[in-house]
Amino acid sequence: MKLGIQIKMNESLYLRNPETSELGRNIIKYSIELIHKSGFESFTFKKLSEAIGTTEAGVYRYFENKHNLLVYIVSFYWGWLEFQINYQTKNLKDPEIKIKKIIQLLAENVEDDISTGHIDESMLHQIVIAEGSKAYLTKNVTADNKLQFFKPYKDLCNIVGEIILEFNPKYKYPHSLASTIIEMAHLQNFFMNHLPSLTDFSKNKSVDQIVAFLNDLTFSAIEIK
Amino acid sequence: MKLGIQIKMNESLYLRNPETSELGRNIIKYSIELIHKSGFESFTFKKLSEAIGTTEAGVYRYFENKHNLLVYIVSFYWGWLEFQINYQTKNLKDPEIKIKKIIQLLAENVEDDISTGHIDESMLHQIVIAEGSKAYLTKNVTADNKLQFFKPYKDLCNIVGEIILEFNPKYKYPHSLASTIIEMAHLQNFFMNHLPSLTDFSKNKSVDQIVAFLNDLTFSAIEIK
DNA sequence: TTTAAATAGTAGCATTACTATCATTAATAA
DNA sequence: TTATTAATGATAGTAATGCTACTATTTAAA
Repeated sequence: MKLGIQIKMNESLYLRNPETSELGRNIIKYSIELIHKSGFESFTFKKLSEAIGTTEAGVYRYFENKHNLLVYIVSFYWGWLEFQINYQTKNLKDPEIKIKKIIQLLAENVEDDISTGHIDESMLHQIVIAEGSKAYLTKNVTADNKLQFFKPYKDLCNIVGEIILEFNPKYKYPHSLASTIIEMAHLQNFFMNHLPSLTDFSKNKSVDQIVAFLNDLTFSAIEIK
Repeated sequence: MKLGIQIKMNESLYLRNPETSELGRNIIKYSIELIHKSGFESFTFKKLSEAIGTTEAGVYRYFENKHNLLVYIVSFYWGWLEFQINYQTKNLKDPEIKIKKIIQLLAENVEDDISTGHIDESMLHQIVIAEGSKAYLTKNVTADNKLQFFKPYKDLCNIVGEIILEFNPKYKYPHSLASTIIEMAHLQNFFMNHLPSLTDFSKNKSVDQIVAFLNDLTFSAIEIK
């Protein structure tokens, strides 16, 4: 029997659960491919339906619009990452080691996780780096937030914040530092690859440098003086 | 004689310099109003031309597309902010005080600067918080970068990076820290107002808390141990 | 005063972002 | 088995968007 990770998605994100049919799974799979290849702005349900071999109306039966589909795949990523973090820090006691592990998981290039079948996590990671913030940087953020669209992201931020407090219970900004680490793990990666002068990683483009920067930043901030 | 700040804009950003005509200045003025009110996604040249009282074609004579117009106004903001920073840190010797001043200028709510006439810097600041990253988070980032679209942003990042090195010449990540401070000054503001659980500022929504967080983060990282 | 350059306005087209309708197939229950 | 319903497919249509080309008008130089 093949073991698969099951990530429970927010039902308000879709009209019909894409996990329950071949067409639905193809919508997710090809969305990831198309957004990865050409970016979210040029992504349309027309192009998606042509790639799948269905019609535009077919896609609209699953997702109300492309924004909700983006939130879906980004949420999937955060849910998957939380699973990875829980799994990989389960037996760790030392909060320092846990934080280092989390930073590594956040910044590291993801390899495709076969346990999720049709979803290529490596592409998904690239999408979240380049398009992830577009999920919340909209005029609908408050309405979307009420529908719990950002719960997986906030959950992750809370988990990281709590481990920060484990390390230093007096630290005053656990959530802000957590969101800073999470955002910067991705943004410094984007800058390194596209606007390298905004970073200090120009020479060899390795995520290890991002990890080193974030470790330095984090532990300087939270160390007990 | 009225003193006006003159910010030299990259000529590749426009087809016709919007500063040289009434229509051009209105394009900038009403773009800022419309994007501020309804967000960049719902902003169109049609709506803009109607607000101004001209035609769509009239706007297209100044800007190739709405993305370039966004880059224009965001660039203007970074140019204006660099001017403010230079002006307000001119006579300061101590790099610690300079960095604190910069963080304050980055995070602080901007009041409209009458010296730039038709441009409302306060609205502009709000736009850069919510839409600024969309200027570079596109598949065209490399091409746009070749055309120097992000020069004002990179210049600012370099200035901050250099002051960081003044404070601690041994610090290894001056540019990454600078881009982190700049991005987070805005993103923590966005989170504070729209997704407060990602921050520790939920109670009274004051930018002073963001300033305190960023000061703590920055000086922990760069202090000489 | 004519003539050309700059600017404004009109019209149109292809694509996008949807919505609606109806036929067909697959799955399931009576 | 047949009746029922759910999912998909095919087709069409609408309003808005993003843009281009052409025509008319104003302005300024020769």
